[in-house]
Amino acid sequence: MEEGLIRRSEVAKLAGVSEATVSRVLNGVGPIKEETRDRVLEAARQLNYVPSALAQRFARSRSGNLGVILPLLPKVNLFSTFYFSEILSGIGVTAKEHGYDLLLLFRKPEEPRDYANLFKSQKVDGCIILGAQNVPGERAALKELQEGNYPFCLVNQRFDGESYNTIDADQRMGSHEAARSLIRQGYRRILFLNGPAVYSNSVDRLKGYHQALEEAGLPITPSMVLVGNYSRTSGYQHAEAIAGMIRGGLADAVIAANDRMAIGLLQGLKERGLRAGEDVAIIGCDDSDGAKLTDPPLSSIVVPFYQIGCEAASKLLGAVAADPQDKKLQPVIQVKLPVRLVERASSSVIST
Amino acid sequence: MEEGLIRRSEVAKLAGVSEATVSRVLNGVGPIKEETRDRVLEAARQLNYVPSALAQRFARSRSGNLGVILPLLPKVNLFSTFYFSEILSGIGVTAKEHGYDLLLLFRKPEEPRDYANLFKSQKVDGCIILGAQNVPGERAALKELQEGNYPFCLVNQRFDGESYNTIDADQRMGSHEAARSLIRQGYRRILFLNGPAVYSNSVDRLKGYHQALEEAGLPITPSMVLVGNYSRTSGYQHAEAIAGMIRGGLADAVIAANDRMAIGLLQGLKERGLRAGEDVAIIGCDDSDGAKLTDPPLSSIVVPFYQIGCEAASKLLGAVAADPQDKKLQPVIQVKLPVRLVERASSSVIST
DNA sequence: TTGAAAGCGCTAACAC
DNA sequence: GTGTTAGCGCTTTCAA
Repeated sequence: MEEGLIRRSEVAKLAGVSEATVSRVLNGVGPIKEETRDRVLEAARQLNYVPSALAQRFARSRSGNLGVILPLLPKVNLFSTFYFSEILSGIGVTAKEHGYDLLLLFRKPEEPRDYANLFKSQKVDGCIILGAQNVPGERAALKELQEGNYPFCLVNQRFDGESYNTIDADQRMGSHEAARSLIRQGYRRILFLNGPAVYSNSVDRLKGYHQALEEAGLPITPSMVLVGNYSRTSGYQHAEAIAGMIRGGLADAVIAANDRMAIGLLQGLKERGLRAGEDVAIIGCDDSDGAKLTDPPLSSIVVPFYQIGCEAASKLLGAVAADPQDKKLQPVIQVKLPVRLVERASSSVIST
Repeated sequence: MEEGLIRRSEVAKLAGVSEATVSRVLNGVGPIKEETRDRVLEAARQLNYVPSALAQRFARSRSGNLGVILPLLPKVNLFSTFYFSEILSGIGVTAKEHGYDLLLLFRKPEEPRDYANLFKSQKVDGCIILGAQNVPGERAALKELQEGNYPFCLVNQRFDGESYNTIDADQRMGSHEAARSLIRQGYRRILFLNGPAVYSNSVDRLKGYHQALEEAGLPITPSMVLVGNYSRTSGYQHAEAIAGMIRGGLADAVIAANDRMAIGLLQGLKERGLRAGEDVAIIGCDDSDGAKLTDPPLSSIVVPFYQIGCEAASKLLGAVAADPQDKKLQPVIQVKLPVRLVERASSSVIST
């Protein structure tokens, strides 16, 4: 009961078989006589034997780990904490179902993106990349992964012209829907408060907005698109200019590319005497916890983060399990999960 | 430049030395002639060699992983997502500084707590346990860790009578402070909306509350302490009874054991025409993101989650690094980090 | 159906 | 200072 570490040899001895047989029984491979199997299992149970995953993985040359790379962010996250925990839970549950462990890899902003080293050092068998940006360093790192034929999957970020596995939300659909809803309600001067263009999500959201305005025959001027950095503060800072536009009759609604900016904006406008849902319509994106707490509650785009995590892990681990020689033949996976608008008082007279 | 996997033997060959020497150079152990070292490093660089962490760890019998065990929770988390990401970031940064990788281990509520197996299978060298509960299964699992002499650290949970490493916030201090502040402002009938007693935090918070009331000579009756489950819904559900007490002159303030319940309560009371900060004072705990968003903003106890994560990881990894024979002599670490009250409009006339 | 034995890639005595 | 060698605990041919 209380041994230091039980090795397989002891199990073999107790069961009166060879180590190889113990291995077969425990891994369920090859033909085994019923009685032998029982004897081995009983011996293992009796000795309270737990195989060394370290040795197994070494012998198999597989780490058994699914890596999740994510930027380490200071207080003002790119991610809402909501995003973070939802997506991670999805990945975690799915990895576990596939028998993989989750290796969390924080990357400091100033650190190089040496993703390929994770594979070379055999720390992971596949990896999911969160928060990737369209910048040279990132593109080079991803290219290296692809050339090394290392399985990876991007989440919420695509790269035009590259065929990387990607699980994304249909952001374009989201802001299209948001804009259409506003237009349907009679709003005509709809601003768009976007995030940095290094995130393809920002680009996609803008497209949906453009499309909806065009379809409605509404004019779009450069001054209608503002850019923040996805933080609450940046939404707050835009309040002054936007308040001016509202008062000047140049704006009657704002779609923000995430909830954090929307919430900051909403607060900033409130301080200037402008109330969301009355003086101006506001719609955010993410449907984070905070959206339900603001006054008035914030309309938002519901993004299935948990499901995105599940999809990313499951698709990736499917590819990892494939035979090495098949790897190059793996189809590229590019998923866009649907989103939906949830309307609350910030963008309509119907309170929620 | 583009090899499959480069092994150390190739580096040795190219540098014209033995594998052992390569090892010494790369690990910086033993005396090495300057010139040899340069040759080895150059060869490694040229071949783009990255050692196999898998093999290293196997050879050293050390996984190089710090495990973080956390309950996998459905929508209504025990943890706020805020808690989750703050603490995890703290752990992650610290682990990285110590050269450890982070293994995230989600535990489904119905699964057994076989923490010791993580060590037996050599998946981790130490582990941090989040969301531990004072229930028999947990106590048994922890006892087994202790008896096996496996390094672990609890976060935000202590067990009376056991000397486990624990990093906690001083919850008692927090609710003591909250109650004192209310009393100072003239509140006299202060309710306490607590969470389940399986969390020592709940017990500690209650103590601080009791202490403050006693010090002020205020009576405490059983009806003044209510119990929820830390979810927003449970706070909301208590609103009806609490509204009755407020109207009946039996209550004029409520301290909730976390922000989620406080926010639910605040909403429930609002629907019944009772406004926090005017008809009743409310103070939460955690100072989560949501606290700043409610109307009125919620007073709360600031808990240094990030720092808790850092402390837990750093203390634990210190113990892990210790010589095996010293392990039993390691002092037990029990840290209680201070918290502080931040007062907002929900508990005072001074708006924030 | 089972056993023997050759690794997996690296570390760490020990010898020179 | 550097090379030789025996493992680390398990998987997996190959024979029997």
